[in-house]
Amino acid sequence: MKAPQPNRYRESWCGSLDAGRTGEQTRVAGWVHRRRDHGGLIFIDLRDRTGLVQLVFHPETSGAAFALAERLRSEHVVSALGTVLRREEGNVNPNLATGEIEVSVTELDVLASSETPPFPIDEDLPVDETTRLRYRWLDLRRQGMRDAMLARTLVVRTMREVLDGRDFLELETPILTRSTPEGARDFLVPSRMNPGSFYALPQSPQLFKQLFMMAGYERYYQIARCFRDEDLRADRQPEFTQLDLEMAFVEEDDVIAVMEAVMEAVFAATAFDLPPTPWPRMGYDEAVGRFGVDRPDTRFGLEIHDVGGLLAGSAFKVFESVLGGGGVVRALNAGAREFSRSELEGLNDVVRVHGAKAAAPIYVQDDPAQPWAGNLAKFFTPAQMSAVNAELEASDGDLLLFVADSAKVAAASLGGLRLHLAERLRLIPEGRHDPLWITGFPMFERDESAGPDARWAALHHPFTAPEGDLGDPGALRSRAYDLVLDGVEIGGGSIRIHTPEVQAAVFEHLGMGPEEARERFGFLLEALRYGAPPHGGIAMGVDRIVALVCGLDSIRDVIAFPKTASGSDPLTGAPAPVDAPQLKELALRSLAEPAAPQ
RNA sequence: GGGGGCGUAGCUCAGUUGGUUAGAGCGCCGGCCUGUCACGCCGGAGGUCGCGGGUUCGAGUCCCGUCGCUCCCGCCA
Repeated sequence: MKAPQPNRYRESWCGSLDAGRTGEQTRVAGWVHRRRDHGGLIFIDLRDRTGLVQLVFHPETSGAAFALAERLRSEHVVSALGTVLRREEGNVNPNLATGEIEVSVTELDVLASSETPPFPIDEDLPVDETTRLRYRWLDLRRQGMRDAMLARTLVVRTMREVLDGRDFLELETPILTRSTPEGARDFLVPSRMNPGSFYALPQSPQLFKQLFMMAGYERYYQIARCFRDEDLRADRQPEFTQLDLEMAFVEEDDVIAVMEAVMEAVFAATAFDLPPTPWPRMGYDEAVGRFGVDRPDTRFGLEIHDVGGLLAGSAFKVFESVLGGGGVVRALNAGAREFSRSELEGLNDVVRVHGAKAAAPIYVQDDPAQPWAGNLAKFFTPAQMSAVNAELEASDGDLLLFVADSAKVAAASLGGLRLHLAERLRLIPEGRHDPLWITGFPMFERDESAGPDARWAALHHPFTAPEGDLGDPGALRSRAYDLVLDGVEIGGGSIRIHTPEVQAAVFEHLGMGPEEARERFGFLLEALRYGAPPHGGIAMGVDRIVALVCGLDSIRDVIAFPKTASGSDPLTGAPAPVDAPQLKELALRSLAEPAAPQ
């Protein structure tokens, strides 16, 4: 950090002092991190944003400051004037960046005292998350949160630098906007001046950034706050931040190239080691087939294989009825693992979460006449078993796990099982990171269980450009792309529809008649009639990216003031009931009893 | 909406088969201490065992309900 502008409180950052400053008189300011009182000699570790420095108080040289130092406690705020002294041999602390020196204090100003903090600030041990959020300003003082906030700044700053260098305009879009159901539930804001009407908080700036393209601004980006009123997860908050960008006159490769440049710089800036660009791409079908999910973690094997064809016609009724009913039989090779009966039973629980009934285990043995051990072996011919062993590259002692179900359930189940096993067996190589673009998504999907006439739903969003025969929605692909890093979806985007005809056709497939389309998206359809350039863009999840580069599992740890899993904020008490007059002014009436205070 | 885990001192946790006065480390308070850096030594305070109900001679422990936190499924383009 640059040296601070000297003033009455501070001339130097704590963390900036080193042996080169020996003999200098300087002033530092910050919080009492730790105190070591030896009676006739007091040490204070003083902390500011840049780090720690040891202050030492001698009765002879410190005088009045020594007396003040005796009263210092954790988190008191002080400004100290003193001399930078090189520590004697043997007193050097190699664990401290400033451990070669200390500041011998001659003058001390106690600027503020502090109550005893409810949890330790001077160590980064786990503390109950509600308590941390209740006292978030103290939690943010701790090293882990400070590191995360610095990483966050670095990530966003780097994004801006790269995009500014490529002539992007940084433009804002409204927070109070119109509900445009794109999938997620909207947060609504009642309009006082229009009783009964509501604004919606944006789920993304999607339509506005497309309008920027139609306005001819060519290249737009924004560090955008987005809102979705859905249930929370470790990687999902009701409000989150994304790098949102859009470009005119581009195709997939153009957007991907820009984002690779941005992300390569972001990861370099945060010392997160990734393979060089261009990053690999994989089709959606392949990802779901081999890994069970559309955001595969490719850092380890345990790939999924379809073995239904190899096992068809067996005497095993379970598999036969699934295959006969249009389902699949898929398997993965867990390798040579000794699992106990109860451990294997535990694997069933893993797949049941995703709707499968069980993960059938088979142990491979080195016997051509009987390639599988166990009680399932009797249902299959040696040829079938050998063929499956070959498909899964299985050898003596390997554990094979089978799931027979609908394609969707089998993929999700084995995908989940794969991640479970990788974590449990520690299969993910330390320090390896795999970026991967996923392309070739289906344009639409529908709930097959709801019958053949079920309505189509957009897999991405309804403004994504389709590829293929518009008359055959089931076979249509979208020109969308997601960026996956280590099994985490960190961003996604697409080439957009830029003609009113195609947009109308897509709305129709979604069951939206011309009337409804005009009501909800009339301004977009109209804008498309006034010369819309081909365009596309992408949005990257800033919170997830920061969590990844910090090695954290929860985005709450990289958001300064996040919500709990129930969407509340223990710090402010939000959300909270409002007064009747406030409701009345908004022409609202509450049907719910306000939650009783705890 | 559903499933799992957790809730005991300010913090992190232990608490046996239901049994007498609920413990530890850290922190906090007081005293001592001139080279510590997780300072040390001596002493002390600190508890609605989340909340409510039930079973029992007796509940931190068992049962029911409820609240909160957390992870996951659904949901989230």
